[in-house]
Amino acid sequence: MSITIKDVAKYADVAPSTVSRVIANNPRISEKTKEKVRAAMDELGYHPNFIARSLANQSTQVIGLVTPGSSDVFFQNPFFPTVLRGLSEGAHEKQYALQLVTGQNEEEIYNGVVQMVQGGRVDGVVLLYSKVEDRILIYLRDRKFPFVMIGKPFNFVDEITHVDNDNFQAAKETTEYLIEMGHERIAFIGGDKDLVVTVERLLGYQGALKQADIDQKEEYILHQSFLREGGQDAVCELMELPLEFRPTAMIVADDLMALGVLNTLNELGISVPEDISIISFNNVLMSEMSRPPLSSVDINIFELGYEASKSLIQRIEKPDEPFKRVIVPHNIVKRFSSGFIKL
Amino acid sequence: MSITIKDVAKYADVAPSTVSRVIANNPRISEKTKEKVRAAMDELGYHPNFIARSLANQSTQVIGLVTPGSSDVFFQNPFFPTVLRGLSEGAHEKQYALQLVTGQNEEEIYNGVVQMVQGGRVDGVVLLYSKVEDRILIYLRDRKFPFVMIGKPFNFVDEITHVDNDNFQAAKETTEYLIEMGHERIAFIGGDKDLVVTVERLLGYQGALKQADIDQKEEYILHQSFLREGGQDAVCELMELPLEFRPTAMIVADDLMALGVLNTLNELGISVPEDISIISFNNVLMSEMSRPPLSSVDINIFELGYEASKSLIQRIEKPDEPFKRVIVPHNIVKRFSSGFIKL
DNA sequence: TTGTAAGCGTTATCAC
DNA sequence: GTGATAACGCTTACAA
Repeated sequence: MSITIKDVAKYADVAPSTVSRVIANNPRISEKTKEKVRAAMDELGYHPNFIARSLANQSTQVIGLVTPGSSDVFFQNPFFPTVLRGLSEGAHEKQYALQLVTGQNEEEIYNGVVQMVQGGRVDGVVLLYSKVEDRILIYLRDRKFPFVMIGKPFNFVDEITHVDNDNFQAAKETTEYLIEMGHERIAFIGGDKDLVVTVERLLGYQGALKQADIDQKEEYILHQSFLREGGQDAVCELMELPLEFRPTAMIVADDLMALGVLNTLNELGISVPEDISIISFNNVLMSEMSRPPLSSVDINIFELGYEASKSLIQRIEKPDEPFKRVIVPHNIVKRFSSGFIKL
Repeated sequence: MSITIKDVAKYADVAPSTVSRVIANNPRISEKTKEKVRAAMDELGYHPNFIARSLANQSTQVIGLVTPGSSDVFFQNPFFPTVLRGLSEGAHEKQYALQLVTGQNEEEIYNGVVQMVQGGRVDGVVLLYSKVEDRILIYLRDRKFPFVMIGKPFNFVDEITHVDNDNFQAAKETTEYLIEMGHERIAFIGGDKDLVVTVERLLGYQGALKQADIDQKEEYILHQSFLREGGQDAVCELMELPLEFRPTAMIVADDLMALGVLNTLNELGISVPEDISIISFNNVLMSEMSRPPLSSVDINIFELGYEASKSLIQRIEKPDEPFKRVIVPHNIVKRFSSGFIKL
């Protein structure tokens, strides 16, 4: 149906292989024939067929994107579109396309990955999350299929190229900041316990407390899934504590959750930051727009995606280079939801 | 490298074509050989190579997704992840994969689409937007390449399969609702003027006013890009009007924008809904979480995506069926940002 | 019911 | 420098 390399060859009066070489800009072809062939391609409106090329090359120039099993929740979070933009930009620069694994649950997604990989649909895969035990990761690793991960691998840190923030340090600094503001009763509302990022941040939080000789309280550590309802439940739990044990500050895993927290506190007649300080993670667009504007740790989500694409493409094109770890800087953006403890 | 159909054939002691037929579940193959071949496939861990299959079939089982040129803005909006979920679910049901067109601006995206289409990477395309003049649409139409659009086509409505809300009606009902609440000075803050959805909603708004014999005021109609800053600018402009001309109600194109509006009004010391009623479109997660919770027109974004996938796949698989139009229902969710006009 | 062989549109290895 | 020709892994007439 479409114009093929053969049509161009005939039209330019050369062999198909010559046309192929012109496309690849092979230096052994004379400028003259190059011109001639290019003219023919323009004339006929030729576009190379990626599928045929992929088959011959054993390479597709496509990157597969894997979201966590609970993709509905994940998609809702502003993290997703931003990281996607980063991935897209990184891929585009190197002429790679992005393909999404579809599926409602873990099982479907796992099968989707296997199909993609074994089916030769993609040259590499980006895992947009890091979980504690992950079949997909194990599968990819066992097959030695090129992949990178956004987040810190739970195992084999040195054998998996990954792009991450220093979440331990970020949480530690955040906690220290609150301690400097005079807070000692600091709650930690983390995300899912089997997400590595949660674990890392919890450790950072605990590290800061220990260093400041502040006792840790079990009741201050809560885990909720990354959604606003989570935030609400957590607040209620904390606010049921006797007044003298209630936290004066809270570190929240995610801005969206923090929004829920803010709302719930508002309903309970507790003011932020007067009665309680809030600081969350991600610094998405909305964090500026809440009332009060949220203090939030900016983790450079776009950069995370961008670096992930670049690193994956490097792994695909130079598989023998060593695994690497890219740390994207974070910084605490202080707005109005956090401040000195009231006396 | 990988296990191919030939390996399976040898192992099962049949011809490659037989294996192929077993995969396709061709009824002319005896149950016995089917069993034998399947056993061999399991034994060897065979997975069909999609690329080769695509080349032979001239079909990829991949759907291309096209975002508007200003994809950074588009991605930020919660509309995107939700419609993506819908698309993903619809595609998954029919075993199609999703591929994203990458590119920062209109030009790059256009080129991306051409590459995708001519390169045979996708069997069809979903346009996630509808613009007034759109090169990409014209290109696809001219080539008679299967595509569907989310939104109402500006031209050729009967010759383009599309999935849309009845935006005219939705805006009309919304305006009528405000009129019933006693409002007459109703502002309309729309999105980009070259988006068809904006045009449609504006018409609905105007239709309702006319029907109620309310004079239209130029100053009440504003166009802003779909972002929160837009909302803020718009409010300032409206609030500079002399008190007796200030609108008592506003229809806002998008929840995110409405959030900006809400914030700005708050800063100006204007209360919602006491001083001014606000109602917006999309009903995304956050609309419940604002203070006050936003009244919002739910346009069933997920459904929009889901139906788009399904319709596209139908077009791909049955290209001779007539073009169709799918209207996804909307409904007005009344929360606390809108109410009776104060006396 | 199953096997043979051509073809899908490229690239790459030879020759010349 | 350029042209045949054989892959790449699968599907699908056409034969048997």
